[in-house]
Amino acid sequence: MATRQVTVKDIAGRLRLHYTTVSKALRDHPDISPATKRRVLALAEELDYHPNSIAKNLKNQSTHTLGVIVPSIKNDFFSAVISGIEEVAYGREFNTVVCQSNESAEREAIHLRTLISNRVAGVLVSVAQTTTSGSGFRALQRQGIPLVFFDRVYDDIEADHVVVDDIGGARRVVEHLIERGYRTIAHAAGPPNTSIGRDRCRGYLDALKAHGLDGDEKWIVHGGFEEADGTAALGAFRSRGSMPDAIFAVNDPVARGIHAEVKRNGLAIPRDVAVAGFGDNRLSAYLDPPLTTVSQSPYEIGKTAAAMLLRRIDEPSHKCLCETEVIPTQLIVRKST
Amino acid sequence: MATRQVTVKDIAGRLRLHYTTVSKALRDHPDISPATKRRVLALAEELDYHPNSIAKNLKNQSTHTLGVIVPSIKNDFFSAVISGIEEVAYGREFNTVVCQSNESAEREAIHLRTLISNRVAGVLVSVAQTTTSGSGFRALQRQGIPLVFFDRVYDDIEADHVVVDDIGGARRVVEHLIERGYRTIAHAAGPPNTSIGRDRCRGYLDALKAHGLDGDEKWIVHGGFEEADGTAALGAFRSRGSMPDAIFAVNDPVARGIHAEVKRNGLAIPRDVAVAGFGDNRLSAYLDPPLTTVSQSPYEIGKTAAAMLLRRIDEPSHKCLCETEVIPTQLIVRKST
DNA sequence: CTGAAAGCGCTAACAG
DNA sequence: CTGTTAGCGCTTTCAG
Repeated sequence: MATRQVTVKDIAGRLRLHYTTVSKALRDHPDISPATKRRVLALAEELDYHPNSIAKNLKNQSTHTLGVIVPSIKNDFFSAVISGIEEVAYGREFNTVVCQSNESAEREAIHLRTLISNRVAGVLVSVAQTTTSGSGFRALQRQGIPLVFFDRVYDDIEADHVVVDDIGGARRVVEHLIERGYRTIAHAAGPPNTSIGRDRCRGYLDALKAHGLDGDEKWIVHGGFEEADGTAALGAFRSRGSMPDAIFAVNDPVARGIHAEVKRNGLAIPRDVAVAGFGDNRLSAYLDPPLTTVSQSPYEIGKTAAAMLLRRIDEPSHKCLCETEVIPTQLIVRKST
Repeated sequence: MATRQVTVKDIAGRLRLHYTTVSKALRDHPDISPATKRRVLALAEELDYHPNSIAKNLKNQSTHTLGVIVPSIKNDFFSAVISGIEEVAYGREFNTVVCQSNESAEREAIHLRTLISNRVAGVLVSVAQTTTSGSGFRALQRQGIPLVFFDRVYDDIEADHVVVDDIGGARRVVEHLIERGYRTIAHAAGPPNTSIGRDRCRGYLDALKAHGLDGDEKWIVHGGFEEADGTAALGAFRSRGSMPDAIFAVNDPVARGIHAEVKRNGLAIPRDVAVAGFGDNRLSAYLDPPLTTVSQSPYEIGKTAAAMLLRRIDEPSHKCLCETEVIPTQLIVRKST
């Protein structure tokens, strides 16, 4: 079993060649005669040779690996983004290592450190909810490792971004609520330290303002990104006295929490309260009534982000003329509004 | 930016120490005096030193990395398994690299190769649907890299397994159908070259037999694991003349395809046809009517599989006294039956 | 076309 | 306690 793994030297020895010759032959270097190449290749196959990329990477001072950090892969959105990233990476013969932060800033930092230690060629991050310091990202950049943020951005860092049009998407869905005739529109907002939390709230306020409805602070509740936060948000609205006509939630899970809690309170959707989300999770189409939401093409986001990162890797020259790609969103109207 | 990364030598130079001394200091080796350690640590911090794990791995001839290959991470089941794996790996300071085969045997083989080349410490695989050769797995084992299969097993390979009790779970759900009074029970089966396809079919047949119902070949249709396969299966049953009372699908997506198609045909669930699945996907609870299914604790599977693998890594001695862990399943009765 | 020598960054064994 | 030497497997440069 643990028979030492085959190296270029082993195959060189058998062939009475120098091991550098073998190394060149394996990489199809023009120096080497076709005949030798054939012999080398044949023996490599026979001996079950597998090149050691660790040694190769050490020598070359580079890896063909991209690091990806997401809050959680069990989340339609992120897993679709990852697929997009992998698709692009795969086409360029890059590997991908996926890490989950579980929304913990600490784990995120640890992952960042091991990615640095493993000298990945570049990193894609969607920031954890609890991250309040950019030092891990800065460390990455000090090592000259390109960084691209997607979806959840850390603002104080100069880096490329790929985001969805959160403001526009939020504005659009709130306008839709207004058009439908709802007037008291509440917002179950995300954590204010996240870009998407802030931007979606901004879009909400913009829409109200544009239509002459004033955004009353009382109709905004800040929470996290989970179903439980939706449940809590509804409780908060109820405790503030009267219920709103409609609630726009920062994302689909929160909307789902509200959706369930509204029904649990014996109210009808959308008759008593309309509910809208953001993100178009798979599940949302299956709720009863199905959820009105905003679709953000996650697969596109992943492909775009990976492409940006690879561009940086290819041309490390460009100083930070950071770019931001905004992926458009699409309103998906269903029965909940 | 691309200022060469800091190495032990750099910090040794500044401190007028030998670089091996620094290396030891950094790893808190007992040889080194506390005073020196402090100086080294302080300067390492100041210079923003990050150990190069590539070099370390090359030297040590080992990595702290586990490879995981799954068909697709955008699948509740697999993403939960991965979380379980990561949890255990993380606790032992192992990294995890996740690869998706997209059900393609070819991609699976490529991933296997790069995992070998990267000298991962061990590999966890859930086999792609189209895999018909075990040569990639055998190559892995020839390199002395421990392998654990979970959920979808490749039979011809001697390796540890973690599977759910597919036969028992299938038998249980079919018995439930029988108890409910259904008599003509069809099975939308999986590909016969997959272990879960075969085992769930076996459980189905066992249950029928135990209750004196004969398994008529006509009520079994083989297909894949996707929603579309469910749609197709229903078409097949209809074309065979009369409809069954109840259909047990190899997994939840297939059940969902059937569920939707039944409703599209204007039939009522469960009045006209009962539908049951396997896997307890998140979505299944949200269908109308919600789907009766079998829960297989994916998080447990992941933890168990990772623990088995780590045990192999710790003690490479054990020749292949391969073990199989069977994780119990649980019947989840909902309104669709 | 093939061979020799050097070195990537780190660790382990041994000497001082 | 600190330094020396050697080497992990590979690639690169320069000679033959």
